[in-house]
Amino acid sequence: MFSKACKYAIKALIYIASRSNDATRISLRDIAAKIDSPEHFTAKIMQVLSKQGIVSSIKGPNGGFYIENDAPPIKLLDVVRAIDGVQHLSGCGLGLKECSAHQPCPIHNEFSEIRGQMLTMLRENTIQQLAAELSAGHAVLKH
Amino acid sequence: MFSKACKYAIKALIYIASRSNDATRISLRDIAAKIDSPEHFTAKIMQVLSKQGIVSSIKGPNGGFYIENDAPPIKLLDVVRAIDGVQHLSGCGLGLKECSAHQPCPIHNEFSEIRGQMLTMLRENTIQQLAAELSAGHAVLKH
DNA sequence: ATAAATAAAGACAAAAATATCTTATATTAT
DNA sequence: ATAATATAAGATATTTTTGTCTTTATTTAT
Repeated sequence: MFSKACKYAIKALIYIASRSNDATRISLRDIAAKIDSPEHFTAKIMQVLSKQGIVSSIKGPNGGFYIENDAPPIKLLDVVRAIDGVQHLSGCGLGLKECSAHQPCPIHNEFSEIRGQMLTMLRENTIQQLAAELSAGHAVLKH
Repeated sequence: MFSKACKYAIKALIYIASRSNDATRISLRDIAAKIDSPEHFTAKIMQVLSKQGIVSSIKGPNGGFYIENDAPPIKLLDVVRAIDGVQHLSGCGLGLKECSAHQPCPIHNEFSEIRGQMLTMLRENTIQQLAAELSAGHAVLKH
């Protein structure tokens, strides 16, 4: 469904959000350990998220990543778009360059419906909400 | 969503089914041209489908691929499973090895719902039905 | 029988995704 | 100031996916 990079991104953000209530900074090492991801690969992903303004970071001792308490809700859609790109969520299910209601691929309608539901889900769920689930012990990020 | 290989597989099968009413054999060259795919890569995919008994083939002059008229309906799910594998449709949305209602990832429920809908769609739609859509001019396989 | 046509199979190449390692830069603490 | 710590950035390696090319095996038509 999503690339590994995107899965790491979502998990990293949920973990950061679950820990940055008091503006603590979360180190890469900690993130990678908690979400069970390759540290340097995760670093690359965090850089993208940081450049896009989805997460904040500070270098140096006691540095790390964090999400402001008053930051606007981060939709899963924002993350997927930042890492996997828009075409991942808009392209034709069978890979046609021009697939539309007017000139549809054979599964156009069926696929559009499911994708619509996926988009709705990605819009309705935010990193902060999911982080709360994690904090409440209702979910886990590894194993 | 699906790999390119899987998209090629679905398109190839739909095209074959749309043409093999009178047990004509469809050549690889023809398939690749009609679905706009790399011929030899498509060949590899067809070999998998052939070994799995999803499509039939004959070598030699006038040889090619075909689907028996009395063949059972081929569900899209059969094709996706054959090419992308089951884990593509059963794995955790965030990549956890063990993700269940008991120990769920943060998007377990939301993701399960959408995947369920996807599975239903893949079970309800068959290559033969989609081929009929193609034959009726209600759908296209390229551009 | 022979040649031609076609899928099957295998070897290889290119591209993309994932992963690792090293160096640079910024920040903090001493 | 200096050393330590952390992200940023860049280079490289590995793996997976996709794509190409060549050879083999099978079937048909002549």
